[in-house]
Amino acid sequence: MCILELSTMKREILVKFGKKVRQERLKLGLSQEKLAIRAGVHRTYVGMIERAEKNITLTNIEKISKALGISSDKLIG
Amino acid sequence: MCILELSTMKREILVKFGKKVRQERLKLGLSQEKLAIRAGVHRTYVGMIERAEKNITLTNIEKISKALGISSDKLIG
DNA sequence: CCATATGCTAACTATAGTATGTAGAGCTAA
DNA sequence: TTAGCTCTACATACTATAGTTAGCATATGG
Repeated sequence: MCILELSTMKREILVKFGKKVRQERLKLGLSQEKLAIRAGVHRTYVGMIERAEKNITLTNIEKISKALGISSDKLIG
Repeated sequence: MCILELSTMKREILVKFGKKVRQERLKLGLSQEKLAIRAGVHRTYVGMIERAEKNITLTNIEKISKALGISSDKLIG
């Protein structure tokens, strides 16, 4: 409707990605912070990704997937 | 060595991604511009991605993969 | 010559990524 | 109850860079 809505709109692929990350993180029994440290990113950033608030880049997709011990394409496909 | 080198360093995953995009684009006999129009991005941007000069985001990975008629995870894995 | 395709540079705008702090939920124990 | 701890959501704000665009160069093929 407006600019605000557009900027906060959660695109489907980001939501899907975020859910996968959370799912795999919990499967490993990791907190957001523990995962963040493993991946070399900030604590709050993992939360943002899981909530689909950020449009993650390819290099960070790789960081997160490696920290989760799965291949990048499994977090997407 | 220096800042310049660091900023222009082509990270492996981006190189891999770029090669895949070019490979699939040529397979379809598309120019960079034709692919760009299909994907809804700019002509030069496709070139930058293929040359691994930009760290593409997830939503654009989706745009490109859809324009190439393949699933996003196939461009990564 | 002309047209098409790509590489590359240099700007610019939008936003990804980093970081701090606050708040609240849930838990455990004194 | 109260205190302390862990985890997460969320609000900013800032810095780095992704994404957009125009222009010019070169190469190739008609």
